[in-house]
Amino acid sequence: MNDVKARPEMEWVKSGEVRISDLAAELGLTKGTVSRALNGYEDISKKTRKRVMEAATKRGYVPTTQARRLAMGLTETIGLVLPPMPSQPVNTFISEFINSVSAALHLHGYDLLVHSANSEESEVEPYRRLVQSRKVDGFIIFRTHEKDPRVNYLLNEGFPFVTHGRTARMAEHDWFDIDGEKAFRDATSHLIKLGHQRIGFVGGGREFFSAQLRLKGFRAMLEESCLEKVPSLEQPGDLTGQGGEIAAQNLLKQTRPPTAILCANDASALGVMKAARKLGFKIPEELSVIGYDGIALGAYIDPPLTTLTFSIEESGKEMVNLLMRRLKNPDLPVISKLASAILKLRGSEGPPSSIQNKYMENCL
Amino acid sequence: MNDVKARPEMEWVKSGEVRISDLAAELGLTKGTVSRALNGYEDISKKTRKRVMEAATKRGYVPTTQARRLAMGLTETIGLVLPPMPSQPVNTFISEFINSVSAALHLHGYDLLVHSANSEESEVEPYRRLVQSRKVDGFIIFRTHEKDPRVNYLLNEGFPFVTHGRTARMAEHDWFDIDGEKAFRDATSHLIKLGHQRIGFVGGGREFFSAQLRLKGFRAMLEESCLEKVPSLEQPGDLTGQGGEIAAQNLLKQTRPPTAILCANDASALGVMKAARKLGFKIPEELSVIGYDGIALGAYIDPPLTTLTFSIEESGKEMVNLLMRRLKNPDLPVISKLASAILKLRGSEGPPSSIQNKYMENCL
DNA sequence: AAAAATACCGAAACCGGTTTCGAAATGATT
DNA sequence: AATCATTTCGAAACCGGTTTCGGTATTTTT
Repeated sequence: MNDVKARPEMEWVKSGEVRISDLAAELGLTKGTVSRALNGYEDISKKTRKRVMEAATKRGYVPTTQARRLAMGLTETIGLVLPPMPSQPVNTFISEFINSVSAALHLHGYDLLVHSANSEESEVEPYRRLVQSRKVDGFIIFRTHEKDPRVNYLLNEGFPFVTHGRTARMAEHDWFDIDGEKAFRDATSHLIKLGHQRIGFVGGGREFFSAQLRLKGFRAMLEESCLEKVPSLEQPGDLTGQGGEIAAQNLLKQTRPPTAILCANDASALGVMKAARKLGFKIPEELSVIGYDGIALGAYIDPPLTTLTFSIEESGKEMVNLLMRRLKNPDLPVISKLASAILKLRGSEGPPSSIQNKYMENCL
Repeated sequence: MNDVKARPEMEWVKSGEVRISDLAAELGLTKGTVSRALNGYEDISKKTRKRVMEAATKRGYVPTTQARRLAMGLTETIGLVLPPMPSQPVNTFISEFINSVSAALHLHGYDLLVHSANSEESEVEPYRRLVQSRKVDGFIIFRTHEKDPRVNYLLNEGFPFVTHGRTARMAEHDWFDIDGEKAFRDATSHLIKLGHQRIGFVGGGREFFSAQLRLKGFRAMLEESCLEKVPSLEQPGDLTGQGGEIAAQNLLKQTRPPTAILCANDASALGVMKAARKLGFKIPEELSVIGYDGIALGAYIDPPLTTLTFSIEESGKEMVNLLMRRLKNPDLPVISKLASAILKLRGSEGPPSSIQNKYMENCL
């Protein structure tokens, strides 16, 4: 932007040439003194500090990160291990998440080390390696399982981390999560108020804790509304488009198919819509569909996908905050933060074509 | 997997406790000797090497990365700076790309440092910081512009990097790219063979070199097929869904609207389809649409989006290979690699409803 | 058996910073 | 003016490795 004006004198200085010892020699000081002057120690006179600072900027001195980190015994780096990618990723969550985490870390002077998981080895192996080689000070973990080996390993090591999502041991570690239970209560409630009585549910893998909570919210709202729980209307899925297709077929080929389907994520919702089209169900007239994730593309399909959405940017920020707090003081009590998703109505849901029973405000 | 069997004796050793000096003391050697033994120097007897190796594995010694890197004067880290995210990201390219790059780097013992760009500062600022603080040994750059300030900066600094995409200075740096020109020649040819005579084009920003090449391929095939070049059928875009919508409106509201639209990426193709639906054009009967990127989501919409696709995994691998070669020997001549995209027919294109003129195999 | 070559390892410098400790110089106190 | 407290900086250890150099101990050569 106005970058050029901001640093007029800088010319094109080849960087990375001047060391702290060069500065020291040039100023007739020791490198210890220069270091303290630069780092704001109190035992440096104003005069010398000024001299040092000016020389540093003039010569374009920037401390070598590796050396500083070695001396200070920290890496100022946070690790993030990507889960094995599905062959057909439909979700932009990861890149947005990385972006926001990286930006938030940067504000604290931390770097983000992104590591990919080799699907042939154990899930914790990348974490083990990063811990042992001391490449990172902490981890950001997402897509947690209820019983998560990564969490077990890190808790055992006493190594700092924050999860996006809860686990069976959530009382022992910091976590951030979206209140998927409430989200699905809301979405279910919305469908019920529209008049739906038979609502299908396409879940995620049982291993993901979040998927279970979403199912829980769905069931809770059914019960609260005195709607019968029909086991055949709850279909497992794998959070992919294909999984959604299969689940939808199972739902829609039933004698009494549901008039609405709630999906554990947008990818499976797209699969559901595809299967519904094939089977001749008009959306939303004959079938309402609601997803979860708020992917941007959902707005461009026909009809636009109604979905539960949340701020990925906020997620990243909050998780970094939790982790920084933990790094500063490892002995602080465990804390957590629960954010909420909001139902973004876009058009893939509506009242059922024939309202079988009238909506009951209060159970009886 | 069979992880447990693979390391039976390891128990739960707290890692990160034993240093090279501990090992040395335990063995009655100096740390220099231990270091050389571990690193395969020839001047260590077989006997002591064995002793050292065994003690190292038994005690679970893993060298501290920071120290090793400082001593060896390298970071073994590659930087990747994320471009400022559009508010509505539709593409999973980035996460897949990060994943493949990270995996490929890992094979070479390198780490991936992911940095986010602050949109308020100059585009090169993150690069400058990473270079000056010596946090990385090289960069992977993607979404190149024709005149790319990042490329200019790094070339000036003599700092190693590889780009995904060509630039005006491509003769001076290693690059990997998809042959977008050929891809769009192919796609255009496909449409022409289907009988289309009026083909619209929705481009990307002029700043992206790749978008220009795609346009070039489109034009070349029109000319080759003796089809008139109609300026009003070439609409600029910004590679977003919204940009696609606007461009499509401009195209379809014309007196003689095109019977097919070629889009510089899938996101704008989705925007085009949305606009087309609004204006009452049936796809593919009244309007063919083809995108570029091969996003998985395209398979789930109605009709499924025909698109040009390529292997992101291959891209990542190839780029890492180029970069590793460069790091090993900075003075090698510049090389590049061009991969091709393939047209994945999914159903959003077909013959025009009324064939205005018969298809001419050879001009005139 | 003496000399030369080789194998093997210790000592120490080095990478580029940070931080502790103590001493000299300065200023304040009585 | 002598004493004590402060300010300010130098010296040196340290972080945890790598690598060069030189010196024994051992082997090979003559």
